[in-house]
Amino acid sequence: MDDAGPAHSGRFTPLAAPGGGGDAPDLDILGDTIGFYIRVLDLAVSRDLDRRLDGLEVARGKGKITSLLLIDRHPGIRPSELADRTLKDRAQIARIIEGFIAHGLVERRTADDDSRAADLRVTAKGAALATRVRQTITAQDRAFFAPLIAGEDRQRLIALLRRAYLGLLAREGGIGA
Amino acid sequence: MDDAGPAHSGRFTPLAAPGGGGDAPDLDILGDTIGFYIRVLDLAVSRDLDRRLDGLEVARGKGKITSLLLIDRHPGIRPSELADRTLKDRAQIARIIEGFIAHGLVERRTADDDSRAADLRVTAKGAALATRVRQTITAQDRAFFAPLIAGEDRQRLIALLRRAYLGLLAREGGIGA
DNA sequence: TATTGTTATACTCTATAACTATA
DNA sequence: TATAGTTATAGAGTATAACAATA
Repeated sequence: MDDAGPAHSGRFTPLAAPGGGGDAPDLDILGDTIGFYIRVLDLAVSRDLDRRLDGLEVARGKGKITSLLLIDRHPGIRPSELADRTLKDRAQIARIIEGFIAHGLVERRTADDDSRAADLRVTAKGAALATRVRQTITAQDRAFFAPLIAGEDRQRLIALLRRAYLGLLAREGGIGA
Repeated sequence: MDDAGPAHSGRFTPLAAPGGGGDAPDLDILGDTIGFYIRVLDLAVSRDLDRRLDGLEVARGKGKITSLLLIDRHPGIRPSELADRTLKDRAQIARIIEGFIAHGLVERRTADDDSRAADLRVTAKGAALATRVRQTITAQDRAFFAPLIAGEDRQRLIALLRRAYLGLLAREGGIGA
């Protein structure tokens, strides 16, 4: 409160250096919650991903990507299963699939064992796109987070996030048990 | 592949128990990326938060919450500074502020030292709401994540996320450093 | 000429309800 | 009656461009 000249506007106490001693002053607002960081990081990483996927036919919006990759990885997957995995509702999934089909990325048939259910699989075009998307995302994720967290810490972060995600699926989707 | 009867649809390999040995089979899709978990967790935690904030005047959508809390915590903050902190653009911030003012939560004056700039502060009503929102969010975050990650692991996760967030602010906003 | 803030537009995501067809 | 999928609507977030006022 006495030195450390203002770096940006002079109105905020400057943030402490990440490696430094004290906490960042502004984080007392919601800094003891996981959700706060999740929300801000999601905004930043998804925005950056949108840019790097630009022109790839599933570009705008992060919502469709996981669905395409899941269909690619699990031929015959059903819409309701997609909804479970992605934590979206069936209505959303239906429109996403409609978009995939309109772009010639996915095919839909009636399931053999249940006339109500649909059977989804990627086309050759969809498979090619899925491969490119997967490569792009993997590269983007590394490039985006590398300057922020690296080495062992990166692995620890992934492990912790994965545990939370798995707990979430078990709780919300009833998958796996 | 031989036992572990299908719990949901029978089409997926069941997920491994979070504490168990192997990785969850489906996570090889994007499981080595931080962004994948961030995106899914954000969807789930924000959806849950929306429900718990229902009726609180900033209910729908997570976008306004941090802005209100920042104005509450930093009287006199300017829109451009809000944009930096929340990683949103100025146009968005302008509409959010407009909404706050329309609801009598925030007041806006012209800044003393710069006629272009605005000077934001919460009203008594806005301050009261900010307090309630902060309490609600803190409680929600604990309730939501407690079953998923607890104790030391929770603290480690927060520390890692915070480090990434601070790095992000330094990189994108030009704040601090 | 650059910056602060605003307005306007278009697209995407999300929630919700209602509907069909099958089981 | 319950489930799988679809359709439709409304509200909210985001990106982008264009603009006025001031520095």
